[in-house]
Amino acid sequence: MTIQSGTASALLAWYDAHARELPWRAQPGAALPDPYRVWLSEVMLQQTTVAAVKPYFEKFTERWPDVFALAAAPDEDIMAAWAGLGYYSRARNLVKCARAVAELGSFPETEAELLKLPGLGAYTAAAIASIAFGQRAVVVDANVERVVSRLFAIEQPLPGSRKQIRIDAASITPEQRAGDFAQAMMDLGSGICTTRDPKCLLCPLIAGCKAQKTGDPARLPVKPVKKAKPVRQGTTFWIEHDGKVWLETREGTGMLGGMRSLPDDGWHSGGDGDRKAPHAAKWQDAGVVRHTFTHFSLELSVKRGLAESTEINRSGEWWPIDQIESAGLPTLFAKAARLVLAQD
DNA sequence: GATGCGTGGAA
DNA sequence: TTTCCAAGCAT
Repeated sequence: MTIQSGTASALLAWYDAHARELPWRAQPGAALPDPYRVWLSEVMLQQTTVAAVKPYFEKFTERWPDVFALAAAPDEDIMAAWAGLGYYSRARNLVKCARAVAELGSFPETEAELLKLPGLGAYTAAAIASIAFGQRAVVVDANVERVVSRLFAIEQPLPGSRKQIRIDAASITPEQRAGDFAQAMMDLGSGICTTRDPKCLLCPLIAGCKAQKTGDPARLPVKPVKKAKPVRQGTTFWIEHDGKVWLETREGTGMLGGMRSLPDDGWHSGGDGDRKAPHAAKWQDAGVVRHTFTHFSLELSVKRGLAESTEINRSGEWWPIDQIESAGLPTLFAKAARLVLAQD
């Protein structure tokens, strides 16, 4: 037995005994899982923890049991259901992808065809091809990068080491059970070969791990230093009339694009807002929301005011305040709404 | 290849 | 409290 096939068989044996039970996985020994559920879970799991995904996955699959149901749903319903999960381009692409697949009639089964779908990159295409369709594909996510960096003691920092990581990951990926192998690598990275304080004594791959032999596997992979996040100032406006609040839908594909929100003063990642209200009213301070995004922090002043009529000279809709939870506000604006409503 | 893009939990 | 980050993708 070669070292490479020994790695895969040791990992698969460990997986057979210790695999996490997750809602999108087939039962052990069962047929391959539903591609729709695999796709949906993989998109939700992009840069997102299992714990955060679980309730969203349950909600989506209950409401939209297959790709045709999802493809037929209005954009706004899907965007609202995604609210709070973050990285909203995923939801925008989810809609496009569902409709493309519905048009095709089913999910394509090869990595190359999957890669053409909106929102599917190298990782997700390989994951679906292997997990849902049983094809051999080299699945490389952050867990695999960490495990492989340690197994092979790759000293070059990310992201420059990605080419070598892929070569080494390919060298241990088996022809059979590639999907289980991928999920095993991710379970291993999640529970054993963790970023901090790896549990090497529980690791099924300890015998072949070069970094473990050096005594400090947690040092790998070497990552670049992160930039400091600027702090931006912004203002948002709670405009109330007859038990309803004025909501808008954000344009474009940028920050929070496609999501409902309170009107604001144009703050963005590169600069502060202009503090100008979208509508004439007597404004009252409701407080400040602090929220940290991927690349900047925001101090959002919340102003509240009453509209004298339902006429607002811009695009939007009046939303019943007692149903604000169903509006699908991203967390930033949900925080602002909570701030206002806590005062009543 | 670098940058923009959310969120909530862990340490 | 602050930092770091978790199953990436699009441009």
